[in-house]
Amino acid sequence: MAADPPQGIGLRTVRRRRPVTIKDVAQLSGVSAATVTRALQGHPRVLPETRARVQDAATRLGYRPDHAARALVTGISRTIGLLVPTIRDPYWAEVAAGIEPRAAQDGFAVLIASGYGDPVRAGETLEVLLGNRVDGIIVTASAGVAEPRLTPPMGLPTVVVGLDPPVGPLELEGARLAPVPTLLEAAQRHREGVGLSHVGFDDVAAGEIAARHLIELGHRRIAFLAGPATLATVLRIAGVRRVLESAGLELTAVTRGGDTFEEGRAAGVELLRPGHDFSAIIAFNDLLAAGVVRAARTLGVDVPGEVSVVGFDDIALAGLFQPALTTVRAPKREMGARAAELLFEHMLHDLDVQWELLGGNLVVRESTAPPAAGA
Amino acid sequence: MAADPPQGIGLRTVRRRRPVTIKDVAQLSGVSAATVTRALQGHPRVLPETRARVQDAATRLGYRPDHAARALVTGISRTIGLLVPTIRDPYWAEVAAGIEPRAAQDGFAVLIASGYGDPVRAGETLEVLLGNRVDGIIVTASAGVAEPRLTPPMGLPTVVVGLDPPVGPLELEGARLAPVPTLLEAAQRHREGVGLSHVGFDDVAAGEIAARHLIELGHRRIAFLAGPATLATVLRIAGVRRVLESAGLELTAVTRGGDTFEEGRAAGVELLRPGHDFSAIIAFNDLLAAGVVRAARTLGVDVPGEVSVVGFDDIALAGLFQPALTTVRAPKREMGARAAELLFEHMLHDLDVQWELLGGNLVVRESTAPPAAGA
DNA sequence: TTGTAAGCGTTATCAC
DNA sequence: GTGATAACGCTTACAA
Repeated sequence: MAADPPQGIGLRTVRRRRPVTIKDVAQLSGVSAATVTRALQGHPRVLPETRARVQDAATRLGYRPDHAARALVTGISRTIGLLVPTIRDPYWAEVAAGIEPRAAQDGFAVLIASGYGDPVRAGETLEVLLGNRVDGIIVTASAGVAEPRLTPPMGLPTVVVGLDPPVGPLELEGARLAPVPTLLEAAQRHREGVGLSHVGFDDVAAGEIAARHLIELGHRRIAFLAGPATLATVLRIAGVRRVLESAGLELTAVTRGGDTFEEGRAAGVELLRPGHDFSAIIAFNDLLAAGVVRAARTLGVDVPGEVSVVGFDDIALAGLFQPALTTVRAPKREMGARAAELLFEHMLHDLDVQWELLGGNLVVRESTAPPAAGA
Repeated sequence: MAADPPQGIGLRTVRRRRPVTIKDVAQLSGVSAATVTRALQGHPRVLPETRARVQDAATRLGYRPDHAARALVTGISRTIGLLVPTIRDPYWAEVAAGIEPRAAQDGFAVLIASGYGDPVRAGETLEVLLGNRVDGIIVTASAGVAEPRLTPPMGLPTVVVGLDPPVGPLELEGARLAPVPTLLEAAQRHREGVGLSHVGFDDVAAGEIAARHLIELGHRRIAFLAGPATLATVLRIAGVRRVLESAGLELTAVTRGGDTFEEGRAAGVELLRPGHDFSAIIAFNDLLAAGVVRAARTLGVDVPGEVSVVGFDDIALAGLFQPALTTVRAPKREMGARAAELLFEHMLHDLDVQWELLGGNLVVRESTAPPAAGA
């Protein structure tokens, strides 16, 4: 917490530097250091001629303002921290890809720290971010990994992207049967508990989109393959059920899945054994959906002929899989960009806590079709 | 180059901070600031009792050393910069995932900057890195994007990962026919031109591995689907040819591909039209290989029954594709970790420029098999 | 073993 | 419009 942890490389061992400073520029251009700053920063009250002379000198010397010195006096590091569970997950990589350009646009650098899927390590890397005096933090919270450690940065502008807190097994089991409004209330409670601004994917709307697509195709018996025991699963189920119920239908089944291809495949084998009574499956995400499709193929069940399958996210795989996956696309880049924007707003004005949910859009490919005649 | 570019958010608009400083800790523990530093840094000559008191005070106050201030006086930022073409590419994400933990291990943070696939933008983000006074830089150089801008950071320890400079069309065309030693010499020339330490994938060895696998299966007529016009393509071809030639064989064909699934598919359609005279294809990477397989399927050509296909890299898709792709895995994480290690060595001692090539390993899956009887 | 003081490179506050 | 000068928070000779 307080001191630096023991570290492999001692401070004094690293090579020092001796770069061009503002004084060198001042000397060469024959003005004071103060004037150099003003000239370079575009301060209004400098003679155009002086400014030109200073800029020229700066360029000639290859002067580059020292970030650390500036940060020290201004109290602003012009750096934002990004805490991700792991950058290897293409989903978060995509979100990060949305953040970085938006930050760069305002001259902010992005310091990335990885939580390694472990709350303790996440806490440590958060410390690194804070030690670097980042001006703000964006936390990507997959499966609630980083969430419990979110309290310390308080006081520092913080935005959460894709908050997805774990839910109890009861809530997950009950998701199929509990009244939809109850589910939504539970979600609201979860969000309020965090007390931080948040940019997320509108899971409820996404569930609705998936369900509506299937109903429009003529499906009436639909199963849901749940993801991990987190809020997102509950909400997508709620969205699906909302549409189903308004069509006088109900979810035929909800099965525990997971979030990997393998788990999807295993669940698919379970789900698709002879005698199942649905014509379509909505899977929590694309990887799971792909697993189900693979299981179907192995079992000789035709997709979409006998069973339609819908996923969520629209990962790169979705379009390359065979059959290509119909899915509800999550606006990952946009979520990242919006989070950065929101963070800047927080840094500038004392903005109230805000929740923004970005909608998904249906991408129809080959894994869905009208149900078979007799179904 | 010199001054800051005009930026969206003015410095003084951002909220200031007033965190706990070393003075607060000094006051609370009744010692001087100097002693606080020493106590917290593990300096040998502090009374254990004093140290304890200081540490206690620091913890109680939630003191966190200011990175900027420390960087200013020590000249060391304890931050390394990572320049990637784009973090969205799972390949580089994986490499980054290897760098970050290795850096964290020595208490270094990683500042990520994206080149956006554009040399100019890459140059700008490099400036950001340098302005942040990073202690070292790792440049991931895909298809030579960042390479031309590599000169400026000179003087700062720099390591390149996955350098892959463009080659002239002549070199690419000639790769099939030119003597292998000539190809290897050309590669050597390219590398020497850079003058920076480098961690890479051993393309030659990888090509050999792929070719050997096919030959062991009994294939004798093999085609190569080239990637972009870069050194990696030439070297993989060289590796393949080396093995082929020592078996008294030669490459049946080399076709221009690209590096996307779509390009692979298009090339596959070209390549696989009736009358082709090979029983196996080595594609420059997995995405290309997947495209070829898809083309084969569309054309009714059985993989691996009629044609075997090998890729490189072992991206996530490779295992999920159907048939699952046989490939030569690139040790992406390891490359990242090794690059970080090498960078630290450069930062500590005045290490000579070094090239390290990490070997790949064969991952046999379903896209390769012995050639059909009559082939 | 600890304290004092100087200084890292920059910006901000005054004067002029 | 420009120049001294004093911070910013920390480390480090040098003294004590």
